[in-house]
Amino acid sequence: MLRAGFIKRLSSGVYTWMPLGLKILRKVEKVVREEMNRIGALEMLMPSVQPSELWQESGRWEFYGKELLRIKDRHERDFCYGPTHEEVVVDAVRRDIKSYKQLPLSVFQIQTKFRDEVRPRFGVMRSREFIMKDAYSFHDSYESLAKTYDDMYGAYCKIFTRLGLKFRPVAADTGSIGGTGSHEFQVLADSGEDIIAYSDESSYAANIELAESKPEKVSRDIAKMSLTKVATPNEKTCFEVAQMLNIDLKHTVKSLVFESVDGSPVLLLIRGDHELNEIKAGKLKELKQPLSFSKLEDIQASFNCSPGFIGPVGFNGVIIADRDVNLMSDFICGANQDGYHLTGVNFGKDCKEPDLVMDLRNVVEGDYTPDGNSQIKLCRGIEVGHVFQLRTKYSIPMNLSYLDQNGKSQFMEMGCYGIGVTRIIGASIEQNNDEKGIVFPVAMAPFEVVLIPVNLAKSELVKNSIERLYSTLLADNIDVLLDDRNERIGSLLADSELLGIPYRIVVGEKSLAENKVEFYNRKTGETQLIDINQISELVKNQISNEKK
RNA sequence: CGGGGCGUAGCGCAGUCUGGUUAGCGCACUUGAUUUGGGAUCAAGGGGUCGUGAGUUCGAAUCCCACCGCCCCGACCA
Repeated sequence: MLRAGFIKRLSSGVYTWMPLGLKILRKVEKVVREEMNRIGALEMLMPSVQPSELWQESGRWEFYGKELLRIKDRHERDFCYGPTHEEVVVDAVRRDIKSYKQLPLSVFQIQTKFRDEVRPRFGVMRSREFIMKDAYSFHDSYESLAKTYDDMYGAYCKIFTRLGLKFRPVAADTGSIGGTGSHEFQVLADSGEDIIAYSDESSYAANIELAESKPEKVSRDIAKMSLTKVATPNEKTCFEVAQMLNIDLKHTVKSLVFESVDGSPVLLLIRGDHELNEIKAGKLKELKQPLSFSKLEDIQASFNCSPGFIGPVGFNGVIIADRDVNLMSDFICGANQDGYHLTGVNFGKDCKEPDLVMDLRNVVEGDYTPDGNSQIKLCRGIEVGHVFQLRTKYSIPMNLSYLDQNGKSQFMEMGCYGIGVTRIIGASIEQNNDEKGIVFPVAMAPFEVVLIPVNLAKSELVKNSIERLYSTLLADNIDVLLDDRNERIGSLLADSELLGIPYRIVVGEKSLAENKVEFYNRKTGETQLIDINQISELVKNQISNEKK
């Protein structure tokens, strides 16, 4: 994008949108706006600078953390640059909407947000300042919310389809926005930062943060082995221990120590070949939030050994086991003594039963979907949209209420729905490019057609023909660019390909001799000679075909 | 927050280790000429607080210290 001159970096994670980039941005906005209008959402515009009082009300002034850019005005009053607008929209709506007769209501805006990311990267994909379409809906019942949620879901599918993206809606965690139900719209791309668990055989799809699998077994096998201590002087990880003992990683258990609310250590047990899912662990009320691993000294103090040799045997604190670990028998774990591990360990016999058993791990490829009918595959994705059922998460603390038919005050049900407008552009380029540059779909391209003259300066014929053609195309409402820069033909052609303009018309004396021009399709790479009088019609048809 | 790297012309870099005349190179830019169906060639020219500040020195882009900015990796999975 930088190379094509769409954006310029001003500061870490902050970009200027140059004229061509802005044209793309506006096209994306147009599609989003049209689909929002179609489902009856009303456009509004909220301020980007927001007073801290509202955020105190919702409780997010403390909760949101460092991503919230906080600023002070000249009177030393606290403000923030809006990372999202639940607080503001609730405030606007609660002043106006008093009766069930005014519900449901959906509003949206397309506006700049700021999130002070720890580490912005991938240009516009994870920037600190970005443009987002955020919509909010208000209801007098869950049924009404569910209906709007479905409408939004449908509108999102339409938007991403119209923009030519290969995407997948997936079940998702609600993160810092909060609420009950939620789907993400993920654009499939290897460079994506999210991992999606999905199945080819069923409609199952979920973000790995949330994805659950069906446990492999239903009950624990009978213990056959007895507890044995083995020396593992240099083997700290499960992988190293398994390798040394020449056994499957599946028979090892790794022990992770976390701080609990009162500061005492809590032991989490995960099978050696699995990974802890921090989102799932983060929901454990036994653990201190945000999640923090115990410090080295604390581990030394409570286990009398260094990390790498920890295990549940002899530990009296809280033990939380992953479902799969709970069903293991004769497993291998640390001996709580430096340089030793234990084999043939069994719950109930060698150590106490876990205090709590739950799903704590990331799903892996080959796991079964929760219904057990199909196998899970993993792929990477870029989150471009997210819809939430907020329910009363904000209405209650911020006292957003209406009078129902009986004149009684009730809290509103809320939904919120976001699309990363700027991120969509990055994601699209990620998905549609080749060695020559970008291949934009018509709906997003900065121009639909580019006109390139051969030897404009020298040839009156070319000059007259191309200018006439340019006017014709404009008159036909085609978004056309006449590239009349005094560059060599090679640069003009190469640039048009780099920019990803879907169609190109080359006008030169050679073909004009037969009254024809060259028509080139960026996506297919096909070139054909077309009569100059028919070209406008052809372009119009091509464009409306692609837009469908 | 931890680790690493970078900061020299509009952009990309060399020079820094080993201090020493006038700080170079490529691209871009300006002027002129020749060129013009796939990123031209020749000639002439302009452009620098060497990130900032303080220090060592006869002398600092170069050595020392502090600060600022940016990029990359990591942030505890034992």
